[in-house]
Amino acid sequence: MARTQGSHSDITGPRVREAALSLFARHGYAAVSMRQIAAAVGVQAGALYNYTPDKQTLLYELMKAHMDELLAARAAEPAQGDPMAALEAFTRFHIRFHARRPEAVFISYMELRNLSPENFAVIEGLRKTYETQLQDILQRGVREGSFAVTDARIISMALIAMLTGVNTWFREKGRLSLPEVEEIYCDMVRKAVSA
Amino acid sequence: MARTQGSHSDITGPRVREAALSLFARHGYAAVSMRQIAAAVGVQAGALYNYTPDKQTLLYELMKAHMDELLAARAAEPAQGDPMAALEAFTRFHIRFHARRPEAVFISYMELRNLSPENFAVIEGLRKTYETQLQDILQRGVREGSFAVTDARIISMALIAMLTGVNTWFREKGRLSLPEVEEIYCDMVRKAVSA
DNA sequence: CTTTGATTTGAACGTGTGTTCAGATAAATC
DNA sequence: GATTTATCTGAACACACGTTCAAATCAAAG
Repeated sequence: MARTQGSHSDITGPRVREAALSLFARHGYAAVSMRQIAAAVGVQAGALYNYTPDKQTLLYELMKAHMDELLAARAAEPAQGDPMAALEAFTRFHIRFHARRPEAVFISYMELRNLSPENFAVIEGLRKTYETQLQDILQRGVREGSFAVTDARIISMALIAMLTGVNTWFREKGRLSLPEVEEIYCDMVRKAVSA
Repeated sequence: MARTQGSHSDITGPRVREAALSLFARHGYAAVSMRQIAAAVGVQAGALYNYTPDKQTLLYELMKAHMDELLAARAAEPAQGDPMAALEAFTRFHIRFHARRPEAVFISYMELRNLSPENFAVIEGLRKTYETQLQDILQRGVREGSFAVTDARIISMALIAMLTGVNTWFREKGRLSLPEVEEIYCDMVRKAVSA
């Protein structure tokens, strides 16, 4: 039994996923071939099949890992009593988490249509779980009288679209730092839900 | 000189564009073959080349037509003196225009990366032209003291992301009518730029 | 140093790709 | 009804696709 620890697999496996993530993000799932991914890793196309049963599963597992990370990171955040504090915490968390992994974020909502129906259902379920958390904050704020929100479901979709939109223009070494961006968006979110 | 008017071309041409629009929107540019488009039109693949020099140009012209329509429709809207009235008019226009052509909207920002560099530059320029109109409204509002906006550029991106996000969930025969949706978003936009 | 088995190669499989083009088809003009 | 010509077919081109697999490679275990 040779090579049970520190084998090439421990190196190549992650590199395959990194290459796929980067190439899928840049050119799109359908436009990237297994041979291109293999070339980026420095390996022949056949070798990829030691790390994924097929191209579809490779895409799915990238998206699944991203959503799991998102939900785990969110669950690790300290809970806030005050709805407004919770809303601000959600806003900052969302911007920060998404700004740090633009490729995974991009893939996770651009490539939804390239998932098989079963895989799509799983990812969509995780996405819904996340979005519901914002919706719950809004509903609690309405119940407690601190938010003036007519339709929590719509407003939560609007806010998430606005927040995720940061990724279309934010660059690590751009004019604004991440904390500055968070501040601007927190202001807007707070005003949008206030009376 | 036969068939100069009312020829098959007048029928087939639009049908090719419609089929391409629909298929690109549903499956993505890279995942749709010329043979699939031809089949949707009820024609052989070779016949498509009477209507487009190649697949890339077909995509480009769909996006170009959409952006031209957008700018023309926007230009046809009555100008508003008051910045807040202008902002509300922009909001309603954006939601209404985009909700009516979900496929073209979807393509026009999902398939940007599949444009050749030259074609991309053109579409990106048109997009910028449109976005600048919102930015100008915000800046005017700041100058005149009616908006409390620290960074008009960022806020305009945030608002456009929020408004375009309507297309991810809005359905013609859903719970909310378009005017109701406009109202909800107008409220939020107004509050977001107010002190 | 030999054995062992995980890892990779390189070629092959069948299928599909965008595009071209000679020839068939058919509708409007004369 | 003959002519003209825009339109379409159907086959072909060269190439790329995802995937498979026997054979080669190579690092660790004995």
